[in-house]
Amino acid sequence: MARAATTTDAFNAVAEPRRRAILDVLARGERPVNDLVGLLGIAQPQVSKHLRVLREVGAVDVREEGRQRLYRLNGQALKPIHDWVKDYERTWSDRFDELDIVLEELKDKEDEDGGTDR
Amino acid sequence: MARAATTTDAFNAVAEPRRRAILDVLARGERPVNDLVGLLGIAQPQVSKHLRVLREVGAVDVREEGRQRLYRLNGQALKPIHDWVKDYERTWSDRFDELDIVLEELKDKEDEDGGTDR
DNA sequence: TTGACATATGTCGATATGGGTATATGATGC
DNA sequence: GCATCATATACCCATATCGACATATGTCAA
Repeated sequence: MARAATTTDAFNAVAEPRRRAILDVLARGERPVNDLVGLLGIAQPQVSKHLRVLREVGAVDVREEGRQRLYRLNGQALKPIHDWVKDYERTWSDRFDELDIVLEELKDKEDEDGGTDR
Repeated sequence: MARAATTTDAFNAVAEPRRRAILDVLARGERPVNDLVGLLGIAQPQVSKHLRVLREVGAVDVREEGRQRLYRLNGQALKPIHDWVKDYERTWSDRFDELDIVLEELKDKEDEDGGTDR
């Protein structure tokens, strides 16, 4: 098996920095493809392809208007990423230091009397 | 050019679900490789490879102890992901609905009088 | 209808991936 | 030294990627 398709996940889709850049632009409002080409300095075909990936994972929606296609952010699709990563915030935030100590102690106690595995 | 290496980024490293699973286990404490093999049901060589990727992006640290290598989470490395994605929280959180409306109105106003592009 | 514009799709090439399996390295205990 | 345990690395394969470029589709205007 090879690496998972970029369209598998929001995680995979967003691993590409240019796709994050596209989302960052769209976060400030709906845009036609050509705006993204100009703003980001990426060739039009690649922008279209990146948008396709983002569409497939649900991170953007399209709306047709004349010959343009207006892309709009759908942040919902990024929620799984936020949900996953937010639990790690404690590891770099001082605010959680004391809580960490308490939890460490609890864990050690569990390991002592409960420990079936390991 | 091909897809960016998994070791380029925390974003790329974490796109692989098994690597997230490994981090989730390590989040609860230091573990030797074999624990991960048992807990996650992944073959030992793949676990070692995933750990290598996580090491290269700084998401885990190793400590040698006898014939074991104890891996420990370094959540710091995930901060860029959190920093990026947290700005999108507003798009799905009700708490920001009112703020969104205000900002939308502000943006519309800007577009009306400022609009140089488009 | 023709031509210009906006966007999407196809093809090619180089590359890194992840799983599987085999094997190397390295520490421990006898 | 030798067998064993713990981990890392090497190799093979099938596959999807991204960039570049060419081209198809579709809309508007004259």
